[in-house]
Amino acid sequence: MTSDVKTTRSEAQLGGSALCSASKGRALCQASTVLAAHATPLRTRRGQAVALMFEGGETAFIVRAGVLTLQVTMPGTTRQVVAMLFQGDVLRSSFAPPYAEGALVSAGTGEVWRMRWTACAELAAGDPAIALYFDDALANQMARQAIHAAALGRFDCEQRVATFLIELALRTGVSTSGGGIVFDMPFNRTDIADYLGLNPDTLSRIMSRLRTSGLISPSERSRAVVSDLRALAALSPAARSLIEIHGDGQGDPAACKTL
Amino acid sequence: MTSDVKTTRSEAQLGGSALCSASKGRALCQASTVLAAHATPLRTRRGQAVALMFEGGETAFIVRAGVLTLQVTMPGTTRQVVAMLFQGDVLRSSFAPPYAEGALVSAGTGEVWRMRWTACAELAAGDPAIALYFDDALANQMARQAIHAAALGRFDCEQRVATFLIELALRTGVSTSGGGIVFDMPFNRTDIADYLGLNPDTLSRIMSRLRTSGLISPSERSRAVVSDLRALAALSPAARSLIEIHGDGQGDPAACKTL
DNA sequence: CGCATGTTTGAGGTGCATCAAGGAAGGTGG
DNA sequence: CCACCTTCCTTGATGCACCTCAAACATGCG
Repeated sequence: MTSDVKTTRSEAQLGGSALCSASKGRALCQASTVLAAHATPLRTRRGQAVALMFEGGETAFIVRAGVLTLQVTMPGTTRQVVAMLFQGDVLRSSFAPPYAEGALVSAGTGEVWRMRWTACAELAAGDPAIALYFDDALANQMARQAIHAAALGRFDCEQRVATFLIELALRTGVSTSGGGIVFDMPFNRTDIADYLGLNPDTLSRIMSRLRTSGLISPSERSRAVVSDLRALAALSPAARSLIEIHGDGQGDPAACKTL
Repeated sequence: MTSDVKTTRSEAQLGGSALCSASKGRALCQASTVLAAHATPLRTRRGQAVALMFEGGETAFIVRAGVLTLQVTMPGTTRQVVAMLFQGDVLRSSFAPPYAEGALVSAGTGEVWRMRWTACAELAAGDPAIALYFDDALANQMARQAIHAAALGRFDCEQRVATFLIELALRTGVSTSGGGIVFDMPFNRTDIADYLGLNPDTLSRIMSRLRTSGLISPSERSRAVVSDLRALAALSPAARSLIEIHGDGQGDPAACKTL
């Protein structure tokens, strides 16, 4: 069983989709067979919105693959992408504030498990491994929310962009032969800007600047290449935190070795 | 039992310290006697930092009275107050991101229950009421984090200040005879600025503007008076969300009646 | 009183948003 | 195959919201 897990994990890495931290990954594995039996798997595509409420009740979602975003639009303002959700992350309907046009949107292709919240709570009550999985997933998400808040409140635009690129690179990147990191970019310019609290035009300018200074490589649409992670990390005050949270020694080895 | 809870709640209101939502309040009441037996109560004072780690292990905190803040300082940046924690809120050490100088600081006088996280998890595993309490507290906090992110990312400075004042007024305010709302202001100018991602000077200017336009009243230090909540709510895109989350029909009646 | 701490307010600078024009990539129909 | 459209990205010019700095003003305390 344990060796099974390890195999799965390294396969996932080779495939370019890093799993969560070791402890989290293990808890998820124990929990996943039980959860799978009670959840409805949903396949999602780029831009697809997943209804937060299901059958009129509180609903729980578990991200299985891909990247999803939780977005919120307060009346009279533009959209804010509140969080990026990766594999293993958990979302309850009530995480979206009321009267705020909350939406769960798939960034690229992905898979989500959906179940009633009450069913989720019962499973957690009956199985400590599941409860632990949920608790740890939420703690991890809370810490990421804290980083995001610090970025929105205190980082200048370049720092924000660097932070975002590092986050995606650590989570979904694979190292290239040239020492860089490649990853799918499931967001368009506007999505990123809404995540970072920036203007799309400003974002574009910063990306150009990073490109000319060689930190990222010009790349085809929907694919990004970080050519100098170390230099990028030097730009982001949150770099060490992100490496600890996302990389955690489990991500692509090159990504961590570089630093 | 139910009437007991009600009595306690209205007493707390008269005392100026609103409890959480009805369901949360009830779950907390059932859970509190059990939790109390396993937690160490800490009395905190203005500006006091509470160590996030206790005996070297993951720790859980439950806010019993007062307001606390979770703050984060990423290397090379200024402090960001990531969240305000009110009565009933729950915090785990791991909610603070690593390498970010996380700190739990009491804003005014308060009380916190502290216990080992493992003990907390065991109690939740053994008692569905406690598990429900934790789950709901965290869901509520997540929703507030979403609002905070939207404010930091998308509100202009006046909207942020209005949002902050409404949040505190709904949580800790008592209505005055003049139709206003009074509440303790346990934060100084810098604290508020760091919560809202603003410059203290800018904040001061906005407060002056709100004062001259009559939305808030000049008041002695460490006490604030919102004289026109409706007008303040009109300034904040998050007003309705906050009323639903914080006021919830349970706060000061005047506060909700006004809207 | 004199000092420490915190707030207000003015003058000036800047980082980012806004607006607008142009370009690249992909899709569609002739 | 090319013209044409749509969508998305880039980049320049300009202005404003907010930051920064500094001086004056309160407030509390030994």
